[in-house]
Formats: sequence, C-alpha cells, structure tokens
Amino acid sequence: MGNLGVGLEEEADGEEEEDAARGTDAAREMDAGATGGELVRDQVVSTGSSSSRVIVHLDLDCFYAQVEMISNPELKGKPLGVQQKSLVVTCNYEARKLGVKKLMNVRDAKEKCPQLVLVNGEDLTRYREMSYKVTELLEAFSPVVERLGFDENFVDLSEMVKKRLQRLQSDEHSAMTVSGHIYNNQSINLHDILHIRLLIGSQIAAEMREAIYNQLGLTGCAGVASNKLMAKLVSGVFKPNQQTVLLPESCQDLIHSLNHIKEMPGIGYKTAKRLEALGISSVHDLQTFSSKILEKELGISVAQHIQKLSFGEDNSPVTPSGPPQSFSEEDSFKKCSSEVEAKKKIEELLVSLLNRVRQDGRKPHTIRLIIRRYSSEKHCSRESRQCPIPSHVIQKLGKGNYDVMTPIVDILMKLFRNMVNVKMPFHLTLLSVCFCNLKALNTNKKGPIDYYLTPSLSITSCSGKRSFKMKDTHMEE
DNA sequence: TGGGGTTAT
DNA sequence: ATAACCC
Repeated sequence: MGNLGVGLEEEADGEEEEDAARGTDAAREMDAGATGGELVRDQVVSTGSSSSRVIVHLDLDCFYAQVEMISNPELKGKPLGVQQKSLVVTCNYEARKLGVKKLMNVRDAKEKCPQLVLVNGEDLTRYREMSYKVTELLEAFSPVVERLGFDENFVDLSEMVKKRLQRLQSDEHSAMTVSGHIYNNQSINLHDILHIRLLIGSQIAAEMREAIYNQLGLTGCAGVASNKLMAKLVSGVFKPNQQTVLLPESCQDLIHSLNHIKEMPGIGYKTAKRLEALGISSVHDLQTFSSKILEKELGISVAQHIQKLSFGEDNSPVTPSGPPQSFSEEDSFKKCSSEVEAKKKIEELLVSLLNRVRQDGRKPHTIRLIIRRYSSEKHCSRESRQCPIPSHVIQKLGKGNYDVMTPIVDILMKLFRNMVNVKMPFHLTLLSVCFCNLKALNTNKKGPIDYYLTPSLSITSCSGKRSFKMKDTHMEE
C-alpha cells in the first residue's frame, strides 16, 4: 500500500524505440508460435512434453479511475473517486493515500477526504471498450488470454517461453536476469530449468506491461507463476505498477501469507462462512482438515477443489475468453412499484443493449429479465425469467431501420408479469436485461450443414428444434 | 453495496 | 432458474 509507482513511467521516456521493437518482435514470434499448439474445442493443447506451465496474471491499477484520468487529464494529480449510486467503487492512489477505500460509501469517503473529486461511473461503456483493448493487445502476444472482470487477464506463456528457450544456448542461461521482483527475494538457480522458464516469463510480463502503457497509457501489476492461482496471488505482492515472479520453493510461503481463507481466490463468501462454522479460518487449517469430513460438509467437488487450492495447487487451464457470452445492462434504485415505471426503465436498458448488440454483430437468441425485490435486510437474491427471441425479431436486430424495440419490450413485459403479480403491491430495487445465447452470423461459406443454419431458412428448422428442447419459458398469448 | 461477468447444478 | 464464484 505504501509502495510508490516506479518502473514503467520512468522507463518509458528513454526506451521508447527499443520497446516498440520489442513489441513487434513479440507479436511476430507469436504468429509463428500459433502452429506450435493445436486448437481443440476452445482449449489449446500444449505440444510440449513438460506439464509445468508459465502463467502471467495482469491486473490494471484502479482501472476505472485510470480510464477517467485519460478521458479528462485535468483529474490527474487530484484525489479521484469513481461513483456508482452511493458508492465510491474505486479510486486513484492519491485518494487512497488520503484514506479512501474501494467500495466505500460516498459519505464516508467525503468525510475522510473532503477534497475528493467524484466522477460518475455507472455507464461502463468506456471501461468496457478499454478493457477489450487490453485483452486484444495481450492476445497479440499469445492467443491464450482469459479475462477476469474488466481489469484482469491471465495469459498462458508456456509456448512462448518454450520458443524463447529454444533460441538460447545453455551457456546463455547464466546471463538470464529477472524482470521485476522475485517473491521472498529468493535466490535464482540458473541451473534450474523451472527458474529459467519463470525468468523468461517475467521478461515477457514486462514487455506486456510496457506495451499496455505505451499503446494504451495504462499501468498495472503482473504476477508470474506456474498456475493461475499463484500467479494471481503473487501479482498483488508489490502494488501499484510493479511485477513479481514466484519461484516454486516460495510457493508455500506465499500461500501461508494469506491471513484468512476468504482471501483465497475461489473461496467466496458462502464457502468461507461454512468453513468458519467448521473451525477452519487459516490456510493451514484447511490444509490439515480431514478430507472425508470436508467432502461430507461441502460435497466432494467443492471440498476437493478448495483443499487443492489451499496447497497452492490449481490445474485449471487458461481458457481463452473470446468474445463475451452475454450482454447485460442493469440499474438499481430505491424503489420501483408500478408497471409503467418498470417499463420505462426496461426501455432505457434496452436502448443501450441494442446498440451493443448491433456493434458486436452476433445475434442473441435468448433474452432474460432479472429483478431484485426489496427485502429489509436479507441477502439480496435475484429472480429471472428468460425466453427465446423469435427469429423474425432476431433478423431485425442488426439494422436500425425497423422498430425492434416494441416487440422486445413486449416480450420483456410478459416476462415481467410472469415474475411480478402487478395486481398486488410490489417493491423492486433492481432491473436488468440480458441478451445471451449469442450466435455468429452465418458466413455461409460452404457445406450442407450451413444450408440448415441460414437465417432466412431458419424459421422452420429452429422452431422445430425448439419444440423439443424448450427449456426457456413459452411466451405464447 | 455497483454494474457488470462466468460456470456449475 | 438459481447459486456460487470473480472483478
């Protein structure tokens, strides 16, 4: 927390040419590297014999605040908070130094820091766009990029490291150096191939951060380790705008540096509560707890998964995220208690969503309405109803000429009345609309199958299929 | 407590 | 359709 931003900003001045060259080098290398692995069902299967991976986790610094400072450079140097409703959802480091925390109430934040400048961050458009620019930049290094939220990405560097290693003579290993910090200040063993591979990973991570800064103006942290869990944990060790590599010998130290199991990614609020009820609060508690009893309490799947996590074991692959699987827009409010009011809010959400769907180009085949009902204190649970989008409506989605709003609003209001008895008093605090089940437009290149999937011919075949597998609620009149 | 996202059941 | 997880 007390760390000052060092590194990228200072390096950027003197090394611009060299960095640009590095960036293109990396991109070219990756193009060649694409033949080194086979793409099988959305999962890249490494052709290497080694099962040891090199993973990087990249985490942008206070992302929304950075985007706002790029949009309005006058905000730079001032304590800045990004506000959604009554919350400061994130803030820059100037504000953090003055005591503002993430997800702090606006009142508390202003009290702590009266000079705090607030900008509204309820419209995520610019954040989302910048977020995908970062992911795309990383994909130019290696196609295996997994997004986590808008501000984090994992990249599997194993293939890239392998290629760089092949170019090195073994006597050149002795000239290898790390980029950034080494967790625990652990000594490097240049005769240890795992160390060498992770060092190369740290150099690639530095190139990635440099490219993100030079091309997009964003700073962030990186962590390099042999799996996603440890890469994520180690990326946060030196905090703004720095990077850290974890060598295998320090893995247990890092995992035990967590003060509570809730800090373990993958152990959320619910599981942490249940574990606490079993007297498990530290990583060590979880490591040494009876597997049998844990399986009985949490189910075999969760139990085995989190107990592996407690040892720092995580064999989950870096799964390429690709384009989003859903688009949604939501709005929360104090009170919505009439159907007319709900319809207006739904229409607002829909306008933005239709723009996004049009830009994306793919067609959603399912629509969902989500509500949150007012409840005094309980854990705010949501309810949803979804249905297929009629094919004649799907057709209209791309072109702005036709009124596609009306039929979709009609569908959404039917879903609404299916959930909410409008003849009885109600009190909602959130409405959300989601488009999902996105399908690519048919390029119709060739092949007999394409014939059946052609949009103009899909009415009969689709409705036929649907009557068999209709999991969505039927919305007939 | 916001405005998003994902996967598993 | 919900519940869990992530940010």
